This record gives sequence, C-alpha cells and structure tokens, in this order.
Amino acid sequence: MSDDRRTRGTDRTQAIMRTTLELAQEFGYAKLSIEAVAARAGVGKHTVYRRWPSKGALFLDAVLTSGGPGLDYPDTGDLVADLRQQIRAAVDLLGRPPLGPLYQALVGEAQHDPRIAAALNERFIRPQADRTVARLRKAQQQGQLSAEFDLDLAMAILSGPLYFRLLITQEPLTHEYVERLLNALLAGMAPRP
Amino acid sequence: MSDDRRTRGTDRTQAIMRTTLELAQEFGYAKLSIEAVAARAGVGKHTVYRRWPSKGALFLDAVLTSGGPGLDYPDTGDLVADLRQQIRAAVDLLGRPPLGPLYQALVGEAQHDPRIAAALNERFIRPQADRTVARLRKAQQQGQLSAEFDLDLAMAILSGPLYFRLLITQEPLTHEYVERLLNALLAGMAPRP
Amino acid sequence: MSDDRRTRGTDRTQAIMRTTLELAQEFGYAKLSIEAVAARAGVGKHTVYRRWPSKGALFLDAVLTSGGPGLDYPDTGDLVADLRQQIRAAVDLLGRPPLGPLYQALVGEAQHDPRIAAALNERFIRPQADRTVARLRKAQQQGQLSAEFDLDLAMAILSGPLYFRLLITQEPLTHEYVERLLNALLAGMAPRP
Amino acid sequence: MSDDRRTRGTDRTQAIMRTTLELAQEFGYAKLSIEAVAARAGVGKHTVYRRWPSKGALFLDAVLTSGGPGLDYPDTGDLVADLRQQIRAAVDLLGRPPLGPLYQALVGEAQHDPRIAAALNERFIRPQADRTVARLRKAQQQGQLSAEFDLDLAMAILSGPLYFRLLITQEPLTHEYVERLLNALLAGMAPRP
DNA sequence: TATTAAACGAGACGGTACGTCGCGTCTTGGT
DNA sequence: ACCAAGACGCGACGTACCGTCTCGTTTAATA
Repeated sequence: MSDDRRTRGTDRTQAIMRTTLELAQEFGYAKLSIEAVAARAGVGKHTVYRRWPSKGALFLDAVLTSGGPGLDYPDTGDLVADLRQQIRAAVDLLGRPPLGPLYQALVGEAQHDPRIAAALNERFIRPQADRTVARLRKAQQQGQLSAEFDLDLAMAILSGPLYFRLLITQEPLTHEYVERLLNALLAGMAPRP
Repeated sequence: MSDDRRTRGTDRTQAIMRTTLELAQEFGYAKLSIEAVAARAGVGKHTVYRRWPSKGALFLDAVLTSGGPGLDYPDTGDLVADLRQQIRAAVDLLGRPPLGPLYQALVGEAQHDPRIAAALNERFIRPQADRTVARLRKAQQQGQLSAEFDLDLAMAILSGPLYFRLLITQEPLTHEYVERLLNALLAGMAPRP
Repeated sequence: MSDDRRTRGTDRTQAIMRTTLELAQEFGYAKLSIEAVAARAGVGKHTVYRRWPSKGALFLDAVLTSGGPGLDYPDTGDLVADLRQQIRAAVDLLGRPPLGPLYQALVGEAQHDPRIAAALNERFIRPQADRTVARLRKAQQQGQLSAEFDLDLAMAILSGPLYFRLLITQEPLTHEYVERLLNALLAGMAPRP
Repeated sequence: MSDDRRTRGTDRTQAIMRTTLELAQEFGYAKLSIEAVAARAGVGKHTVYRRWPSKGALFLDAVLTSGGPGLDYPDTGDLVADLRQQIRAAVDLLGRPPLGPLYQALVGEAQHDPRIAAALNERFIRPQADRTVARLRKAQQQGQLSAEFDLDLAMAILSGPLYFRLLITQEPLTHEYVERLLNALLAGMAPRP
C-alpha cells in the first residue's frame, strides 16, 4: 500500500542493481562483492543469487540497464555527420566517467567469463552493430560510401580503434580523436595519386 | 648438486612462471591462484610473493616472458607485404591457442588493475607500436603511404579492429580477416570518384 | 475425491508427523529440517509452523504419538514378574530400532531445550512414573517390597541404569541386562549377613 | 617476545576453548556457533576447524579440559563413606552451575552425534567407571560388598539414577538425594525378612 | 446458492551460520 | 641463511534453513 511496500515488493531488482553501480563506482569492480551489495541494499544474499548467477552477470545487468536512452542513430542524410554525432555520443557515454570505467571493467570481465562475453554481445554490441550497419547500408545505397565495402568490417574498423584506446593504451577518448579517426578511415591509408 | 638443484636454486622464477602458464591453460586465468601455483611448483608462497606483488603481475610476466622470439618487423621494401606478414604473425601468436586465451585474459586483467595495464603497455604494446610506427614512417617517406597520415593513429587503426574481434565479438582471427582489413584500410571508406 | 484428498484434508497433522519420523529415520534427527519435512509432506512451511513452534516440538509430538499402545502395567500379583514384563516391554519399544534412536534423540534434544524437557516429562515420563509408583505402592502394601522404601526413588533406581546404558555408554539394552538389574536391585549391594 | 606473542603462538587452542565455555555459559550450547567463538576469540574460523571437526567436538574438548582436577577416588577403607564423598564431588561438579548445564548439553549432543558419544565415553565415562569399579572390587575383597555383585552393573546402578535426575526429570541433584540413593541401593528393595 | 473467511501450497524474503577457499603475512624446522 | 611448508587473521564465497511474509487457490461454513 505504501510506497515502501510497492518498491520493495515489485523491485528489489532495481535496488540491487543501483547498489551494485554505487559500490563499483566507489571501490572499483575488482573489489565489488555480492556480500557487500546485499548488505548495502538491505537484502539477503539469496535474493541476489536468485536473480543473477554471478557477480559478473549482476554487474552486466546493472551497467547495461543503467545505459539510459541507448544510442540511437540520427539520420540527417549526411553519413559523415551522422557517424560523427553517433560516435561522439558513444564516446561521451562509455568513454568517460561515470559509466566509462564501469564499461571498461565489464569488457574486462568478459575476457574471463564467456557467458558475460556472450551476454554483452547479444544485449549491447550486436544491436549497436546492427544499427550502425543499417545506417551504413543506406549510405552505401546513396553512394556516400564505397560500394564494395564490407559493412560488418566497416563496423569493426569504426569501433576497433576506439576500443583500442579505451582498453589497451587507456588514453582518454576525445572528440578530436574521433574526428581524426573518421577522416583517416574515409580517406584510407594509401597514398593519393 | 644435480641439474634439478641448479634449476631450482638459480631459477625458481622460471619454474613459477612455467607453472603459472600451465595452470592458466588448464583451468583458466579466473581460477588461477597463487596458492595453487606455489603448491604445484613445489615452492613456498613467500617465494612467489617475493618476486611478484600480485597474481596479475605474475601472470603478466609469465605470458610476456613466454612470448618467444617477439614480433620483429620484416622490411622487404613492400609495406603492404610487410604489414601482412607482421600482422599474420601477431594474429597467429596472440589470436589462437595456446597463447591466445592467455593474452586475452591478460588484457582483461588490465581492465581491473591499472598497474597491469601500465606494465602491459610499457613492456609489450608500446614497443610493438614503436616498431610499427617506425616501419610506417619509412614507408611514408618512400611514398607508399599517404603523406599526411598520422602514424600513431595508423597504429590504432591497424590494431583496433583485431582487438575488437579478439575481445569484443570474440570471433576467430583468420588470415582472411587480416586480408580484408588491410585492403579496406588502404582503400578508405569514401566512395571512389 | 480420493483417499489422498481426504487424508490431506482432514489431517495434515498426521501426514506431517509421519513424514517427520520417516526423515528422522532416514537421515537422523540432527539433519532433520522443517523445510524438508514440509517439502516431502507436500505441505507449506506455514502449515507446520501453525501446529508446532519448533523442530523439537514437532519431533516430540511425532515420536510420542507414534508410541503405539503405550506401556500399561500388568498386575498379576507378583511384583517382580510384573516389573520384569513391564521393563522388558519398555526396553523392547524404546531401546531398539525403529523407535530407539528416535527416543534417544528426543532425550538429547530435551537437554538443549527446556520446553522439550518439560513436555517430555509431562507427556511421557511422569505418567509412566506414576503408573510404576502405583504398582510399587500396591506391592509395598502387600509386603512384596521393603516397607520404608521411597517409591519415587525406586522409580529412579529402576529407570536410571537403563537410561545410563541407553544414553551414556550406548550399549544395547537386552532382556538379560534387565534380569541382572532387577536381581541386583532387589538384593541390594550390602553383603549378606 | 611479549606475553601476547607467546600466548597467541603457543596456544590459541586454549583461548578458543575458553571462549567456547564463555559463550556456552552466556547463551547456551544450542545458540553456540563456531562463527561466534572465532570472532570473540579473535581467531579465524579456519583456525578452529583445523583443530576440531565440529561444534560438538570443540565443546566436548572445552568441557572436559575445563574439568579441573578430575574426580579421584578417596580410599579411607570405608566403602560407603568413600562412595558418598566421591559421588558428592561428582554431583557438585557436574550437577550444578557452572559446569552442570554444560555437561548436560554435552550428553545431549552425544545423542545426536555418535563420535561425540564415543569420545565422551573414552575420555570421561570409562575412566571414571574404571576407578569406581576398582574401588568397589577392593571393597568386595574386604567383604564390604555383596560377593556376587556384578561390579560393572554396580557402576550403572550408582550412576544411573543420578543421570536420570540430571537428564530426564531435570530436578536438582542434592547431597540429600545422594544419601537416600546410597541407602536404598545398599539395602535393596526386597522386604526385610 | 452465493459469500466470505480460513486454511492452504508455494515460495520469496532478511537473516545467521555453515564449511571452504584464497589472500597476503608470519613462523617454524630442516638442509 | 634461505626456503618449503603451512599456520594465521581475514573476507568472501555459495548453500542451507530459519521463521516471517505475501500471494493466489481451494475448502467450508455462513448468510
């Protein structure tokens, strides 16, 4: 009847995921523990385990659920402008705090647990890729993109360097970097005749 | 006295790293523990901790040390041929068993521990990048590469899509993929006039 | 509709107690849990808690209810013969499987929970003692028993050594032991003049 | 070097058993937990489990170790006087606080765990019985005891009624009760001729 | 007959404790 | 003097039950 009742009854799930993000932000994913999540969320450990099979699965859910509005593609007719805007949005969301370090940790966890990797792919990477490919296909049909370009490959080429920076060199992802990247990819590395 | 003695005496370090790789291959990095390494290596835990501050650091050392001959760049004068060969070598070494999963786990660990990330960069990523950039610069001077191309960026563009496949979509890295990638990057995405 | 239905409807109480004994016999009282009883009896936990406040209370009820015909005293006029027969009956019932181990566990539980001890006394020990004392009193009046003998004490003297065997040394209770015991108690330990 | 060092180094065992008795006295054996013992003793749970396989085994050790000087038999030449004194001592030690309730709980636990029962017998009951039987044998040789009396049985007859009071009716064990018991057992229940 | 209250199965829930594992530090005994 | 062996305090794991608490669903007794 009360708000408390409703909140607790219908969705402890939300509270647990919220707490998970809090603790991950405060102490880092590595020091996160289901024990601590349950304690701070005021919830029994079983209630967590009933919903998620592992710390990783909980974290995945928490991060992806918090993802907010998603990253929908604009379509202004100008491919480059649209790509620029979309990649900037992705970089702003996943490349810097508060979500950046969490996303980075999530990808890290995916390296240790194939179930996390699979879930991450299905729930985030692939949908995102599909949207990108769709936009690219349209551009290709309009002649804004080299006709013979493999679009799945294009997706990897656009994303890869950003992930390389995020995960490997771990330098900040700036709009300026996005800009240089787009220009380079469009032009190609071969010398101009 | 014996060979055994000398091995143990002079270089327990080697034995510990070897055991680390063994266990990581058998059970996966996630289930690796210093406890188990010390036990199987027939070594006191102290002896491990005296050499490495953490499981991650030990693993990093073990993986990088095992790296074999390194990935030196050929220089036949033909940039594309050299790139192809070098990337194929890298992919063959780090993109498939036995080393592939370990390298993947190592990059994963780097997401949780900045010290591992830093060490990985210094000891492997940067040197490798430097060699690549050097080769690219030479090619640029010879007009085999677009003059205005940012070479650091080129490095990211060449590596990124491979890491994307290794870490994110986790599909196998084939020579065929390398081929398509090289072609695409050289040509650029912009439509041919 | 079926027998099952009627049984469940009219007396879940019986079903729960029956299941309790089953499980206690299969796994031992120590591993008995209300959770398991409810599950096997096909009954909600609430239905158990509505009837008994604790595992111990349930077990007490189950054991005492299963007690069968009770241990009524014969009265043939011969005290020793009657005692012999009655004690043999008690020993056969409570001193050997299937009920023996359960009764033993019940007494054990009474050491940890005063409510169980009290209930055990009221529902089993005292009535049994009263019957014994009544029989002894009659014998005393008939001169078959030393006149000044404290009858409550007599009860303890008759029962005590049996419980000592059952609970402390945990050796089997045989008719032969009963025989020796009776002879000894009647004769007394003092040397014959 | 310090007292702390020595105490912790040589004998955590003592500290754990001491704490066990404390907690058992404060909250009762039923509410005792290894978790709580370890916490209050300032000791890891593992350190407890390394020494004792179960709460019961720990408790047994703690109770028996605390037993103090043991219950040695006097031998004044007068059997009845000696028995009286020895039984009084036992009753004073095990029949009243602080040790009484603990001993009662220990016997209770022995009903649920055969290993405890066995250990209790070997470490306390049997030695005590042996001493009693030895004293009785001597008395028998001196004609202070009926010649044909089975001495093992005598032990059970002397102890049984006391355990019956302690465990079953759970009434207090007084010197007066001991007195009546001794008199009755010596005289026997048969009517005086 | 229709209504209503109680009992019910099922099982989620906040807790406590279990017994285990591995951490990183510290101690001991043997060579 | 070094080192294997492993004890130690600690924290977290994942599990089992506790006793309480909703949920709809029978079931029975009343209106």
